[in-house]
Amino acid sequence: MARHKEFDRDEALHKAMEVFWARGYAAASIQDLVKQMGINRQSLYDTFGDKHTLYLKALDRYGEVEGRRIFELLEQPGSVKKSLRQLFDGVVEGSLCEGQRRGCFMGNAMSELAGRCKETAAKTCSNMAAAEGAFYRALLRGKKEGELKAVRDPRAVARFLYSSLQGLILMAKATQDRKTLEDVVKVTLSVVD
Amino acid sequence: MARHKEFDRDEALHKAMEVFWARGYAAASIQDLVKQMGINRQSLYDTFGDKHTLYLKALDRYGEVEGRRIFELLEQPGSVKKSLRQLFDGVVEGSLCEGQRRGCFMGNAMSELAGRCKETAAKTCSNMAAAEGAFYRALLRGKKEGELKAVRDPRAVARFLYSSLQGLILMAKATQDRKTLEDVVKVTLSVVD
DNA sequence: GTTGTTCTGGAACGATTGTTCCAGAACGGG
DNA sequence: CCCGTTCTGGAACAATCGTTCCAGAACAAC
Repeated sequence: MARHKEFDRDEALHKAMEVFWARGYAAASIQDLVKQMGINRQSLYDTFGDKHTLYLKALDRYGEVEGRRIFELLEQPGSVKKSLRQLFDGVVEGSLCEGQRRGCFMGNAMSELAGRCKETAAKTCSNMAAAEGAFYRALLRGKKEGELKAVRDPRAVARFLYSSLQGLILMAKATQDRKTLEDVVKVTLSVVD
Repeated sequence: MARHKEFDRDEALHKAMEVFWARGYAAASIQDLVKQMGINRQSLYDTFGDKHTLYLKALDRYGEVEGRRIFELLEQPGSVKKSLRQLFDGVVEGSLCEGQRRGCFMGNAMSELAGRCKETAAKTCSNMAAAEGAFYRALLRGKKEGELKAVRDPRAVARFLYSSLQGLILMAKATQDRKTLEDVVKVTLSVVD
């Protein structure tokens, strides 16, 4: 006895994610969101709640998508070093060609809101833990397979890798100089050499 | 034949810096600025121009203050390792006690605006170069004095240190777990060991 | 004291903010 | 068909946004 939804909820949320990702929380207006999501203003409020709630849902969505990407990249069989190299090189490459450098939505959220908004802090923190976990498992596998014998404290190195990745992504927002970014990657990866 | 300024220009700019630092560009309103700076609305516009111009001036100001701090810390005679340890430990310590974690204004500016605003990109980039230079000179000194014989490419390591510092500061916004942050510092500094 | 400049507080500007209300069209199940 | 739900576009809301205008007070040089 009810009418069906005309729009795809997931697709709309994905669009919202891209808006918040590119513009941040404060600079993204409901107007922008309505236009980019391609749905009605009222539908937005009915389906996703207010702006802040929508933002948190978009952040969740990003965590799932990006988490899966990192997971798959690090879980692929073969050299762990090669996987890490792939991950970091991808950031350098991406930030050089991408027209509007959006960085990492999680990193952006930490920078803009995590200091003042507990929910954002919690979400970014748990995403950090998830990524750290992926790094950790990859390092353990590398140790077991004899590739990373030099790694003494895999938990610490995993945390370091996440922090370095965020630092690199941040730098890539300011500079487009390839050599600078490659230098950072080179030294970072030397830790697992 | 003119009336003197009633307020201290530098002091007002310093206050503006703190507002933008804590809240970011978009979330800081002129209202906030007027109140915190303790000057009149009109005086703000007459003295500093519009919001965007004021933001860039505040960013410059931060660059000077923070640049001098890092410069002095790294230029002090004695062990370079100890100076680096001091710098990174200071971040960990600071982010644990500081009530409202503001992070680094430069990092915040990169995250929020550098991808879309050329002036912000230029300013954050040149600040990055300055900090990188301070790291570079310290590393060179360490090599000359025999403390850092293992450092092969000081330019690359300097860039790495800046990126790592930003990554650490970013993580400190999301988590308050001391062990996590100390792990990052430990592995980071192992590069210059 | 007069004159000229610049300060100050407050009102006012139009635009945009996030959010809600409304009327009607579109659809599914009885 | 009809009833009930939910879609849609647009108007409307009060609040706040960045910015400008204005009238008068405060001061410096003459």
